[in-house]
Amino acid sequence: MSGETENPGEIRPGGRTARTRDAVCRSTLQVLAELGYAELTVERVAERSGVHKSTIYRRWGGIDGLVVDALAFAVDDDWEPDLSGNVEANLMEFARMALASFADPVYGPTHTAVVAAAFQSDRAVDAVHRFFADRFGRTSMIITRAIENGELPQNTDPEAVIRALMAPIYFRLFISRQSVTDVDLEQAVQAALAAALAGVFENQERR
Amino acid sequence: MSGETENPGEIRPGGRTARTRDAVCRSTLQVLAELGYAELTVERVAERSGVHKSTIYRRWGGIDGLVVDALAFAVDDDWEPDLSGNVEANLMEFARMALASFADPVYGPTHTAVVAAAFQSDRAVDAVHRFFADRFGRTSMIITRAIENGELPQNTDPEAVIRALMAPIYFRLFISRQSVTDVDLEQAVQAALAAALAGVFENQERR
DNA sequence: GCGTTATTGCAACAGATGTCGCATTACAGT
DNA sequence: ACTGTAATGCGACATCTGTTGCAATAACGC
Repeated sequence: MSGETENPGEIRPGGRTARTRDAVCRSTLQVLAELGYAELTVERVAERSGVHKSTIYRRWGGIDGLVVDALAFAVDDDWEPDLSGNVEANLMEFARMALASFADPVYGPTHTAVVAAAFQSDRAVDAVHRFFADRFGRTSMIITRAIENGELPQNTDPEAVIRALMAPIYFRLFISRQSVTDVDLEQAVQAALAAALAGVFENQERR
Repeated sequence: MSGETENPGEIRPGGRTARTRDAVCRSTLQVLAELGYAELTVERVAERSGVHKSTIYRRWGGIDGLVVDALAFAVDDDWEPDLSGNVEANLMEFARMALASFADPVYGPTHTAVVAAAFQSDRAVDAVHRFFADRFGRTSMIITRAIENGELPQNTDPEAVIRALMAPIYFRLFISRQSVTDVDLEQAVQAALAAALAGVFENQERR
C-alpha cells in the first residue's frame, strides 16, 4: 500500500486508525459468521474488538456502516472468471462458485448482511449497487468471449445474461427462501443461455 | 365471516379481539405506507392504534409479527390471473400487475417489509414462503393453459416458468436495487418463454 | 525530540425497546 | 342479569441504542 501523501492534511490514516478499523472489521465479520446479522450489535462489536462504542458510532455511524465496511474489508478485489471452457461450462463454473461463496462461513453471512442492511440504509444500498456492478462487470467477460467465439449472437448485452443467470439464484436464497440445488444452477444456466441464443438480450434490435 | 363455534373453548375471537387486531393491522399498514419499514416501531403502532404497547408485544411478539399479520390482513385471497390472451400477453399482463402492486402505496411497502423482516425472523420466512407458494401456484394457471394450447412443451413445469419470469424483477427491486422499466418486464417475459420453449423447464427429461 | 491536533477512551445521559405483575374491561356461557 | 376468565390497559422496570462533553492518547509536521 502506498500513496499516503494525497491527504488534504486533515485526516490521519496512520497506524492507530488503521489498527482500529482492522480490529472492528474483523470483529464484525466474526460476529456475522458466528451469530448472523440479527445478532450483530454495535456493543458486541465494541466488546470483541476492544474499540469503544462511541468510536464505532463516530466512524461507522451504526450497524449499516459496519456491514458495508466489513464487506469492503473482506472482498477479493483481484477475482476474475475462469474462461477455460465453453460458455455453458464457464457459466456453470461461475454459478457453482457463487453459490459456494454463500456457504462460506465468513463471506456468506457478510453478503447476506449487506443485502439485509440495504432494506434500511441508503449507504448499504449504494454498497450493494456498487458490488453488483463490479462483480457482474467482471463476470461479463465470459459472455464477451462467447460472442467472439460465435457461441452467442453478435450484440448480446453481456451483463443482461449474467443478471438473468444470477437472478433466480439470489431470488431463491434471499426472497422466496428456498434451497438451491445443483439442478437449479443448471436450469438457471440453461435458461439464460436459451434466452441469449433466442436474441432476447440483444441491445439494439437492428433487425 | 362465520364459524366462531369451532373454538376449543379457550380463545375468544369475539368483538374486542377482532377490533384490536383490525386497529393494529390498519395502523401497521398506515405506518408502512407513510414512513416505511425502517420507521416501523411497536410504540408508533401502539400510539396510532390506541392499543397498548404490552398488548401488541403479547399478541404479535414484535415487529416481525406485526408485519406478517399485516400482510395476511391486506392480501387479496381471491385473486386469479387473466387468461384472455396468448401466453406472452398473459405473462406480460401479470408482470405489469405485479410491478404495479409494488408501486401501490400500501401493498408495496408491506410486501417489502415482509421480505426485509425475513432476514431477521423465522416467522417472516415462513410467511414469505407461503406467500410465494400461493401466488406462484395461482399464476401457474397461465402456463398450464399454454401447455394445453400447445404453446409450450408438454411437461413444462409451470411454477418454474413463473419463477424464471419473476426472479429478475424481484432481484432488481430488492437485491441489486435497480429500477424496473417496462423494457425489463418484456425482457423477463421473453427470456422465460425462450427458456420454456427450449425445454429447459421440462421436469422429467424423458428424451 | 516537541508541540499541535486528530483520534480514541471514558462516563454520564436521553431515548427507545421489551418484560412483568397487577388492576380493569368485556366477551361467553349460564 | 350474573359470573368466570380471557384479553387488555397500566405503569414500573431492566435493558439496549445512540449521543455528547471532556480527558487521554498517539499520529503527523516541525
